[in-house]
Amino acid sequence: MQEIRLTPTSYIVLGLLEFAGESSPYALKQLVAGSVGYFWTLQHAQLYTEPERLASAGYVSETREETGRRRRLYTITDRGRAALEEWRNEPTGDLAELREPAVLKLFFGADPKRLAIAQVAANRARLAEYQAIRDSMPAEMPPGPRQALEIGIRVERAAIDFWEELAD
Amino acid sequence: MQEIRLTPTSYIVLGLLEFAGESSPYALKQLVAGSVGYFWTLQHAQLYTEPERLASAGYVSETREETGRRRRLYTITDRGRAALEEWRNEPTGDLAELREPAVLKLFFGADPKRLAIAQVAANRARLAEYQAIRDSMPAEMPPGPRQALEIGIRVERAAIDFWEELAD
DNA sequence: CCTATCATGTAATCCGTTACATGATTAT
DNA sequence: ATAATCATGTAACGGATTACATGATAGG
Repeated sequence: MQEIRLTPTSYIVLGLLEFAGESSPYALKQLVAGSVGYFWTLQHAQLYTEPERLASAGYVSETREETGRRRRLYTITDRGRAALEEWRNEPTGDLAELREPAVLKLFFGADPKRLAIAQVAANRARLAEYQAIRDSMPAEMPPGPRQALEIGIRVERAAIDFWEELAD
Repeated sequence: MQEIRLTPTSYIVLGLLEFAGESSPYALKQLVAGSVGYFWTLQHAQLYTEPERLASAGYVSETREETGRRRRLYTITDRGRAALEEWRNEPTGDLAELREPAVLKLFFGADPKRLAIAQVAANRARLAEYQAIRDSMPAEMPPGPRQALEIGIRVERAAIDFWEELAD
């Protein structure tokens, strides 16, 4: 049994396995794309390596299909559930950094107008996506995803305001 | 002469070297802390390895102090200046992802109230820092840093609004 | 003087990205 | 049938973080 460090990627995998039950890496890929993916994407390769890593430390268990492609299938274990629960219950004061490429350029003297035009377009497109997702969310969905979406929308709006003003 | 890929880290180093002239890694560390650091921090070790990497591809040149500690000193070259300029002139439609740890927890079902309390506090503290930096910025400063700060402030406000509402 | 803290750097590890590959399905 | 795309994985690489270390300087 290995000791591993749990990263955000780990919790995404654990969270999805808890929600969806036994899943293959490819199924996880689909799940990410349709959920957390709107604010936290993962490379598909990570959805093969990360469950493997989690399995090596007992947070998930692995079986293989007997027939056909013999896909690997992962299930969250009690240990995994406990780790997820602990993480979830620990409120964090951590803050992500902005790390916006366009802001870096702005900082180092890029032409604000040209930048702003591209950024307004990109942010508007993303805002539209978010709103589309929100409007198509089934009502019986748990509240977390909707709330996460909501802060995304707020931040997008703030960004659009900023870049629009900058363009003048 | 190596071929290397230029990352955001590379442009931060190049941008600071252009601004400040010949600098040691430690001086770069101080520069980052007092400038871009408010929205994009770097590990101090990167300020030793990254200039090295840039030197291997001719974007910066390296000398050493003759006396005392024999620190390494880096200067941006014409090639470096050109790369920086090209990057700066290329408007980007790239958007950073939110990747906020607290939002991930929210997404996966953490208690919104408890999370919100911690997040409001953290975001308020950061907002205060931003405002302090802004208010102490010398007037003759180039506009980029001030504008970058401004979007940071907007985003913080949006986040605070969101978490405050969530706490009710 | 002694001890924190600042200054300066190197080395190892590891996660995440990129590249490579090939087996199934679907569409035309 | 054949091409295109989806599904499924492995391997290599590299940048970023973490850990380790030691020399200078300042405060008590």
